[in-house]
Amino acid sequence: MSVSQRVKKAVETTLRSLAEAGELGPEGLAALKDAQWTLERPKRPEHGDLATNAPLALAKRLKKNPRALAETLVARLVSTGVVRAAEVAGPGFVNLRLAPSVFHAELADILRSGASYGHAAAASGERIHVEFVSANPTGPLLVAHGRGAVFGDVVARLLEATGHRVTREYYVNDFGNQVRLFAESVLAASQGRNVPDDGYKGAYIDELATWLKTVDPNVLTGERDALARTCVMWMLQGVPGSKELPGIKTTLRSLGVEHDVWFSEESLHRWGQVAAALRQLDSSGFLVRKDGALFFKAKDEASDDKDRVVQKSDGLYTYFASDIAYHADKVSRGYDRLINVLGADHHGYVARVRNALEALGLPSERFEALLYQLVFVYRDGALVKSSKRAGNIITVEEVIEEVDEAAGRRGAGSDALRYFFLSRSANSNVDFDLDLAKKKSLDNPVFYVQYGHARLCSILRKARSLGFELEEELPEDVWAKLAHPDELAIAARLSEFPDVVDEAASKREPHRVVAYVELLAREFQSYFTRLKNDADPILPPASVHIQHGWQKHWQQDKSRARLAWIEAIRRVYAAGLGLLGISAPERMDRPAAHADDDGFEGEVKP
RNA sequence: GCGCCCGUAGCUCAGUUGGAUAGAGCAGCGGCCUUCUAAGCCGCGGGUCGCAGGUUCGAGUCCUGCCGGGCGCGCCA
Repeated sequence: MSVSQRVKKAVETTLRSLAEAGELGPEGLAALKDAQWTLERPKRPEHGDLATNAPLALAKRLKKNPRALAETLVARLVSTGVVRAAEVAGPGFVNLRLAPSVFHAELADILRSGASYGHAAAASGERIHVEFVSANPTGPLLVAHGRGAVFGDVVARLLEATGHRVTREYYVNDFGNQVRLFAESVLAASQGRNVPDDGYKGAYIDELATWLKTVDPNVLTGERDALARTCVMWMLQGVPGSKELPGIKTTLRSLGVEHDVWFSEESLHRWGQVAAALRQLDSSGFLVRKDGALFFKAKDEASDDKDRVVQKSDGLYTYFASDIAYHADKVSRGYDRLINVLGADHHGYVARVRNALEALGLPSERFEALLYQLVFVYRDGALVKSSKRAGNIITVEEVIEEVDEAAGRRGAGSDALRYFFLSRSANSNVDFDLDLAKKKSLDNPVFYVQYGHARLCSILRKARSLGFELEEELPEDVWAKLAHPDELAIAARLSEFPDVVDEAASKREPHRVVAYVELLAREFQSYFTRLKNDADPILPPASVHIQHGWQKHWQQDKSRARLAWIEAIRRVYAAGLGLLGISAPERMDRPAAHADDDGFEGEVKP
C-alpha cells in the first residue's frame, strides 16, 4: 500500500471512529458515507506532506463549522502513529506532517521491490487489447505516427504496470484501393513510367522498385495482388541496407515499440469475416442499399448523423466494412477492453465503430478510443505539408538517425523523440520543429533527466570503490541520520510514485510520468549542488579517505543512510524512465563538442 | 452550419477527479567549479490564465454564450 493510501486509511478510520462515538452529530455516519473528500499533496511545503479537505466536505452536510470539525479531527489523528503533526489551516484544511519512520519504511520497501516499485497488482486485472500505430503499409512511418506509437506503447506499459494483461496489436491495411495504388506506383517506377497521378511518389518507391527488380523480378510481371502483398511485406520488414526503406517494424523497434500481433485486414476478407459481419447486420436491418451501394444505417443524430458506406456501387468494400469485422473479431478473442489509439483526424470513426458493434449485439462499451492531437512539422520556420502520396515526408527514421548522430549514441534519437512526445498531453497539438530538434538535440530536456540518473550511478560507483556496500535493510537509528530537509522531501516524493503511475494509467496520460521524473530530477540536482556548497559530502573526500583508518573518523551511518536513499531514488527514477521506454544510462560523459567555434580549447598552439 | 480538441510568461508546454501565493524548459540578465559528473546549481525580470456572465466557502480547472486556432463531417483512408 502506498503512503498516501495508508494515510487516507488512517484519516478514514479516525473519521469513522469519531462518527461512531457520535462526535459528528446525528448525521455523522451518513454524511461520512457520501462525502467526497480528498487527500492531496500541498503545493507549498509549509503546508505539510499531505492535506485533506475532509472537514470542508463534511461541514455543509453536518451544518457544522469546518474549522471546528477540523480541530476535532486533528486531535485524534496524531495518535495514529502515521502522522507526526496535524494542524488546521485556511477555511478548514487539515495539514498533515508524517512521521519520518513512514518514509524510512517506504525507502526500504523501494529497495526491496526494485524495478516493480510503483507497480500494483490490480485486483481487477483485465485482459486489454491495445491497437496502435496501424499506419498504412504504403510508406515509412512519419513523425506524426511516432507520436501514436510512443503514446500507445506507454499506455500499454502503464496498464501492465497496474496489473492488466495487455496485447499490443498493429492492424495492417493490406487490402483495398490504397495498397493497389501502392503496388501500381511501384510497378510504374520499375518500368521507368511516371506513377499514376493519385499514386505514391518518393525515393522509397523508386528504391523498392529497384530492389524488387533484383530480388524478385517475376513478381513485377505477375498478379497484381501478389505484387501488392510483396510490396507490403518489404514495407514492413524493410530492405537490407536501405536508408529509404528501413521497414516499419525496424523503425518501431528502434523506437522501443514492439507489437505482439500483426493483424492482416486482407485475412478478414479471405476468411469471409467481412461478408459474415455484413450479412448479420443486414439480417437485423442495419443495412440499406442506395444507388447501388450498401450503407450502414446511422443510429441517431447524437452519435453519428450519416449513413456510412460499407460497399461501394462498384462492389468494393470500404475500410469501414473491414473495420466492423475487425472489431467483432477482437471481441470474439475475449478481451475485457479494446483500446484504440487514433490520431485526432480519425475522430469521426469512433462513433461508427461503436454503433456497428452495438448493431452486431456486441458489448460496445468495451471499446475505448484514445485520440491524440496532430503533429505539425516545421522546417525552416515553415509548416511542412506532410503527405505520403506527394512524397514530401519526414520520417521517424530520419529524425532518430539525426539525433543519434548528434549525440553520438544509438538510442539517443528514440529517447529524445519519446520524451518530446510523451511530455505533452495527448489533447494538445504538437509543433515539431525539425531544425530545432536536430540543432538543439543536446538541449533536449531528456538529457537532463538522464544526466540525473547517471549522476546517481556515479555516486554509487564511487561509494563501492571506497568499500561501501549497498544495504537494503537499515536499522531505524541509521535511517534517522537522513535528516536533511531535502532528503526527507525527496523521500516523500519517491513515495508519491505509485500514485502517479496509478493515475497516469487510469487516465491514460503518460505525460504525468514525464512531469514526475523531471520534478524528481530537479529536486535531486538542486539538493546535490546544495550539499556541495555546504561542504557536506555524502562520501569522504580524498583528503579523508587517503588516510589509513579514515572509517573511524567518518560518519559512517550518515553515509550508509544516504547511499541507501540514493539507490532508492535511482530505482524510482529508472522505473519511471522504464515506463516511458526511455533509457537510464549509468554514465554520461560530457560531450566533447563543448569547444568554442573559434577552435581554441585551452592553450594556444605555438 | 454541426461534432471533438486547444487557447496559461517573448516561444514550447505543465498545472494533481474545484483548493491555499499559477509553474517548468527555452530565450534574456547576474552569480557559482582545488573536493562525490557544471549535460549542473542559485538569483532577477517576465501573467487581465482568450473575452463576458454563471455555479460556491473557493474557479486556470465546472456550466452557458462569444472570439481565435486545429481536426473531422466523401461511394477517401
